[in-house]
Amino acid sequence: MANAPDVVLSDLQIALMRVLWLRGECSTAEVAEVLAQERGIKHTTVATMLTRLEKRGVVALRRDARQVYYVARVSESEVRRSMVSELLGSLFGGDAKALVSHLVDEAEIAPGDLEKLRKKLARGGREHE
Amino acid sequence: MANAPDVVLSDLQIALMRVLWLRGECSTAEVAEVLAQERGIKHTTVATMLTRLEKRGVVALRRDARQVYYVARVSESEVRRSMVSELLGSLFGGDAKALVSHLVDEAEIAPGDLEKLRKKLARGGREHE
DNA sequence: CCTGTCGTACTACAGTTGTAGTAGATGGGT
DNA sequence: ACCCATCTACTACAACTGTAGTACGACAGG
Repeated sequence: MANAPDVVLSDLQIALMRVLWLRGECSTAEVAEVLAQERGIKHTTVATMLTRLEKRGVVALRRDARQVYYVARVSESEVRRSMVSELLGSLFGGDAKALVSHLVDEAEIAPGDLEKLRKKLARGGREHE
Repeated sequence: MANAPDVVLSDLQIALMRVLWLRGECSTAEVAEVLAQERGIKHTTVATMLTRLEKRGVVALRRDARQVYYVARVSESEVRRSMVSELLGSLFGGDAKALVSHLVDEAEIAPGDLEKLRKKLARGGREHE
């Protein structure tokens, strides 16, 4: 499936997508309302962005009556995958360990979280061995 | 120090910076040569990019004789910090654990690397407790 | 039936990025 | 003293992003 090779989105675009990811199909108005709340963005701006995302194939639209409804065509996971691997490639030489080290060093990971993390890692490790 | 609040760079920009990070001060020609090799980019393009980065304050220039030499003004760590935290904020709800989980799930972290990672985590954990 | 409201579509515009050509300055070799 | 090789600076341009106004079509209420 070569359908989502490079789904790299801007911050704002991700914010739009998150509405669709959380709520599923939404009217423009619905997305616009959230974004207006969150960032004070005008609904015409949101409409424009959604149109462009549709053109890019990132979302799909459905027309019903007068309104347009949008659904995500790429999942959050897919976006995470491409964006993380992009970051990994450009800034960490593709070395995921380096990224985790960074997180630890920068205290992005709180001490209390280390436990859960270890469990998660242990699970992953077991699955692989 | 509010000098590097948002050092978010594109892939190409990072590639340029990496030359400066690795080699220290470089002439345009030196950077251009690397980029030409790596990506077949013309040296005028590199010159343009460097000029813009200088305008943004990301690199500093020094003129000597006819040539311009550039030095990074932001470290790789700083860029990593802002870009990781940007990604974390927009795609992982600021939850670094989620990012690490993602890495494990996507097998970005090879089984063999888990050991080193655990050690690193253990060290981080001890420092905090 | 007429009009206002609602929502979409189209247009606009500045800023950034990637890409590169061209021109102008300068120093080195003959 | 001159010309060529360099190297920089300026200009260009298309695509994408963020931002939003305006115009247009249609439905609902009177």
